Amino acid sequence: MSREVRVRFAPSPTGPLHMGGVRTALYNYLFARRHGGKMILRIEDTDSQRFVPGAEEYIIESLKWCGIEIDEGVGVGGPHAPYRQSERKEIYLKYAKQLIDAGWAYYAFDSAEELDALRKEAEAAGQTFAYNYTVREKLATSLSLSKEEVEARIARGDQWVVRFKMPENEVVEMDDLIRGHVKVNTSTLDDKVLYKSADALPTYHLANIVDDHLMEISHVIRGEEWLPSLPLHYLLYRAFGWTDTQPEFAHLPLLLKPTGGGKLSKRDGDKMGFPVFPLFWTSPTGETAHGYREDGYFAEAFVNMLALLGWNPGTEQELFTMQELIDGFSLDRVSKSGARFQPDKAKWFNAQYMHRKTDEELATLFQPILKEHGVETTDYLAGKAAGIMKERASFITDLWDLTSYFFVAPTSYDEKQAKKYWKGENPARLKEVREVLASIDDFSLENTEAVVGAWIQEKGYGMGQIMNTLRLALVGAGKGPGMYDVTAFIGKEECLKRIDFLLENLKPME
RNA sequence: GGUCCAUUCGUCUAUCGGUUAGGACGCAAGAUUUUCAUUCUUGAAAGAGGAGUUCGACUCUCCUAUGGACUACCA
Repeated sequence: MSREVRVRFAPSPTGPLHMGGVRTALYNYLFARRHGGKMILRIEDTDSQRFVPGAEEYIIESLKWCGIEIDEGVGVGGPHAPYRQSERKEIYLKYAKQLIDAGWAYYAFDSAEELDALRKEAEAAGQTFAYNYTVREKLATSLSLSKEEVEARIARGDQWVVRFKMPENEVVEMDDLIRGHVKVNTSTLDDKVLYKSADALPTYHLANIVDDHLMEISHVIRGEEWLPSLPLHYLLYRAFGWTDTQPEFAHLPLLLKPTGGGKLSKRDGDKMGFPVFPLFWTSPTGETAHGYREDGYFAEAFVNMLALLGWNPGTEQELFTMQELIDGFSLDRVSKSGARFQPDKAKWFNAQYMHRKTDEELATLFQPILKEHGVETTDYLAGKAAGIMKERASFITDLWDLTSYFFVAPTSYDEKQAKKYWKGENPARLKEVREVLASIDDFSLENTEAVVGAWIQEKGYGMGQIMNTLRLALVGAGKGPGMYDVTAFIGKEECLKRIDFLLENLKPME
């Protein structure tokens, strides 16, 4: 029998959630939903120094925007509450002591300065200082000091930490759902700090294992940066006697800079003009960072793009709804190597979603932008204009430049277009076109096109010359949709007005 | 430096011993077009290198190279 799938996303509230973090959350979510399990959000705020106000709220809002639903955890509660580690601080000391009693850990009284000096000393000698079996009995630890001395130091309030007693020369054999079998010799590892008396808080390693156990986590899906600490985590489960319920592990490949060479960072985004965060962020010190949401990305496109960065279904499908991602997701189709993030591809995904939006959806998204430009119009017209031009847009924010002439008459004219068409016979022809348009009662796209088309043919005029001159009058530039889309949209009266305005205000070229 | 992980077109990737190594982004050319786009068609573009194993390796093993992560009383 396989146990209930329970996965957790456990970010640290030290700043805005990075898109790599969003992907980790997404894969956890997809895995949970795929297997009918639970998705848990745990906040790992055991570093009191690096806590950033607002980060937790940011994380929750980001997940919500992406459509990643939390079944249990911070913000929603659940049977294992609280889910914020700072609110669970009483429980960890007990487990640290349990490890000491079982001989798996010990007290260490070194000060930060002493350790620093030790590291510098080793460095000067061309070596690397490691806190492990070679030194733990020579330093001020409960392994070298007498029981009385240890108790006395603790009683008098000396600062101490609990360190894991990493075995010497033992091979730890581990299994990773993505990477397969991994072996590490414990002699290359060091005695990690598990608990610190200074703030009465555990470090990541202890808190993580204890909470995963208590919360009955079945699968730990996290970033590759955690792979080096997997041996410690295996040993911790063994030390606690929890190996029978130990979760399975899957370490995800990293998200790399577009240029290669390292993890994606905020700096890359600033430099190359793309966001690395899901939402706009303002730090307590006033620093800001771009977000996909505010930069005009659709959450579905963002999620779709992220899902495919490191996972693929083995088919040629590129566009997925969340449900399709859930149905197709599996950890053994996650790739092993890091994936470079490509801003162009993100843009392409967004364009695909843009093209699939209905006029109604576009209207609600476009209206705020229209208002910003002082345009008051109906949802119907906003949606219609956006619908006509959506194929050429990648972002909602592209729409204004693409559709402004539907709402506002041109008052200046594109130089290139004017030079090319506002000369020769064209101004005179435009007057003729004006009369033809003035004579049309049914100004629908189809009728106008039929009447004007027939007239051009009858006169034997050049289609390009006529249409582009008309385009100059109505649009003001050499761009836009089919001419009759514009005439039908703005209507007869406005058409004539714009033609007259051009006739009166722009001297023919030459 | 040490430990671990990785390595198919520029990028994301398919291939789970036998393929003309497929798709997508981007790029180029062409077609369509009243403009700008869209769209469509086509094209260029890849198994890091070296040893093995095998009738046969992109696929398995080893070595080398390269890239990355980790190496805190941070997560």
